[in-house]
Formats: sequence, structure tokens, C-alpha cells
Amino acid sequence: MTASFALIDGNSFYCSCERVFDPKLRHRPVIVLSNNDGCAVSRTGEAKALGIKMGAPMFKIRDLCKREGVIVFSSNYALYGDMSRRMNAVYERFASDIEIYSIDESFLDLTPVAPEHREEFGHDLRTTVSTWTGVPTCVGIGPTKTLAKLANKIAKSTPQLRGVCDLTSDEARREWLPLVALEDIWGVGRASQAKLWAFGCKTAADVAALDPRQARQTLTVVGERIVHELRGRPCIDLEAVTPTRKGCAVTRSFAGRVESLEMMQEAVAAHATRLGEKLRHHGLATDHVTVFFHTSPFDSGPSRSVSTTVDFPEASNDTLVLVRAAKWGARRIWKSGYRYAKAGLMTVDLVAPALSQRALIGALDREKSGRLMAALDACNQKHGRGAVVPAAVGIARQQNAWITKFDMRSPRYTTRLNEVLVVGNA
DNA sequence: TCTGGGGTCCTAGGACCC
DNA sequence: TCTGGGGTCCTAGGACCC
Repeated sequence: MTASFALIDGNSFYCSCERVFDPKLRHRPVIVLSNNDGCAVSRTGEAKALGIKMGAPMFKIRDLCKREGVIVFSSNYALYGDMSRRMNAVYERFASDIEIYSIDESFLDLTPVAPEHREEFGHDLRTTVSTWTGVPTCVGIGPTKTLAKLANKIAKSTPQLRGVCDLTSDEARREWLPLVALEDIWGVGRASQAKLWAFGCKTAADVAALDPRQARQTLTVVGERIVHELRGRPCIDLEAVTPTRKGCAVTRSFAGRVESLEMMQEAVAAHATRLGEKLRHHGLATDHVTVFFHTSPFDSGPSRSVSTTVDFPEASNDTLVLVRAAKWGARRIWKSGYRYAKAGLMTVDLVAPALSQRALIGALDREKSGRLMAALDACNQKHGRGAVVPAAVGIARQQNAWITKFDMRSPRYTTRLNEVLVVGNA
């Protein structure tokens, strides 16, 4: 049986989630901002038509938004994550193997569906998702994941396809690939684009026609895979089971600038708290954490970028251990006289706590730590993230310069009882 | 005043070993 | 003038993704 994949994703996903809960947003230009209300990361068609580019900094488009009546939201990840889960629950009914590729994209294994029924399958799928969740989608179908992604791009930009593009047949690929620009190929970024251009490639059809060995020479194995995949020969499998993650990071820009060690330590302590939550949520631990902070490349003052790695005697995911390490690391690399714009914590080489090497001396009381962390997580789950934090995070100063901005966030309609929609008068 | 955050994979090159 | 030949492992950095 020849392999077949479908890629389904939400149209202007974050904006569409906002629209589900506020019909007044329909047919209006809407954008959703990145963390810290920095840049536009999701735009409806109406907003794109006004010339708002992906990643446009808010301070540069503020006037335009005001003038044109663009509705602006901060990111509401609790809402988008929950909508994403609902959409995937729908996909589960349509395919036995699915790969959740990102918050708004999933691959479905379409191999069992007969080729002549695949397009119809795509239409059924997006109609059901729209009816059950309210989110509009597009579906791309092809014999490889790269072609399914490509088909999805075509479906997005070609209204007469009504949201579904099927590149199963050779004829369909001969028709469409010459119309797809290099930048729309999955895995081809700016650098590869320039190299392909030098080879005379202008479209996906040109890339498919390249000699795979030549592609490997200039673009490594990644390039060779792309050529094969564009020709319909699968090199990238569906990953139905999510692989264990390899690293974990918590990094944030500050709403203002941080100029004191005390405030920097509060910021990294807050990041350490979040890192602990993430590690425990994934059932993982680490025996080191890298602390970094730097000034902004956009500021005119003196610039500085530093990092340090703090090792633990044994792997841990205890918030208190992480907070201590973060503060210690921050002090070690601290230097005054700079206006720091961003700080973060990163770890790699995550391990399952049970498998990790135990330290012989100075070992933590694991059972005690586990119970305390479980209680902490349960409490924050019930009362909202940040309800209980280590004292080092500095509750009294939480409104300070390092805090991240979310000034225009919509209610968390689906995950907070006190924020659900209320119909009629109270 | 204000420019996101969090991942993965690949390669080159150095350190080290026999 | 001559100055081995591989292996492996680790790290930093590039490229790309959403």
C-alpha cells in the first residue's frame, strides 16, 4: 500500500480561537500578539489585507491598528491549547494514526483511505471540525509529509479548492508544483532558498527535478530528503507517539528593563518555578540548568550577553532546587551598569527521575520533595498558576519591571470557571 | 516607551584514545 | 626533509520549524 498523509491546520489559528467565543469579531481585522505584547503572531485575512506582516512589532503598527479598527489580543495560551485538544479529539475519529505536529497542525495517516475518496475525506474532516469546534481549517493531502504540507499551502491560497488540496496523483503534482515558490517548501528557509536560487531553482517543481546527490552536497541530507519527498518518495515517517522531549527552557523578555541583581534574581526565580512545573508535568528531571540574560539588540546603551551552567549533585525537578540554582547562577554572572532586556533558563539532557544517578553525598530527600511539589502543583492547578510560589519569587514585587505584559488577553473561556461566557443577564 | 518563545536536527571541528 | 591513521564523543553554531 502506498503511503498517504493529510496535514490539517487551523486558519489564522489564534485569531480563529478568539472568534469562536466572540462572533462580533467575524469579518473584522483581528490580530494576536506574542508574549509581552511584542509582535503580531496571528492575523486574520482582513488584518493581512491591511498590510500587517507576520512578526510586525506592535509599536510600529499601533497607529494603523487604531486607524483601521483592528482588534488586538494578547496571547491566551490556555484557550488555544484547549481548542487544540478539542480539534485533535475530532481527528482521532477520522484516523487511527495521528501526529500532533504543533498547536494548530496535525498529520493524519490516510493510507487506509482509497485514493479516489481522499479529497472527499478532507472535506468531511474540515466540515466536522468547523461544526464541532468552530475553527476553520485547511487540509493538504499527499504521498509524503512534505507534499501534504505543500498541498495545505495551496489549499490556503486557492479559495476555489474550498480548503482541500489533494496531491496524490502525478497529474495533480505536475499541475501544482510549478506554481509553488521555494519559500513555501517545508524545510526550505532563507539560507537554503539562496542556494537553490543559485542552482536555477525557482519553484517546487525545479527542486523536485534536482539530482538528489547534488542537493545533498549543498543542503546536506536535509536537502536530499526534500527532493525525494517532493518526488513522492517518503523519507519522513509519521510520529504517532510523541518522542520524549530532549530539552526544556523558560525564557522571557521583560516588559521594562532590569538593572539590579535583586530584580534579576526574582525574575530567574520565577522562571525556575515555571521550569519546575514543566519538568514535573512531563515527568522529567535534569542535573543542570543554564542561566542567561542579555541586553536588547535594539537598545543603544552598552550590550552584554552572558550565561552560566549550574550543576546539581543529582537530577531533580524540585522547584526549590531550581530556584536556588537560578539565583546562584544569576549572581555569579551579574554585572551592574547594563539595562537587561531578557533572561532565561535552559536545560538539556532531560532524564526520567527514576533512572537518574543518585548522589552519594548530600542527596535530597526525594520522597519529601516529591510530596511537596505534588502539593504545590495541585494547589496551582486548582487556583491558577502562580497562586503558590516560593518566597524567592517576591510576591510583593510581582508588578515590577520584569513581569511579562498581557494587557489585552481575552478570558480563558474553556479552562477557568470564573471566565466562562455568560449568556443573558446575571 | 514599546521588536516573542520554545523546540529539533545537522555539521564541523576539537579533544581524546589506541 | 620529515612530522600516522583512524575511531568516538562532545560542543558550538547554523538552519529551520511553528
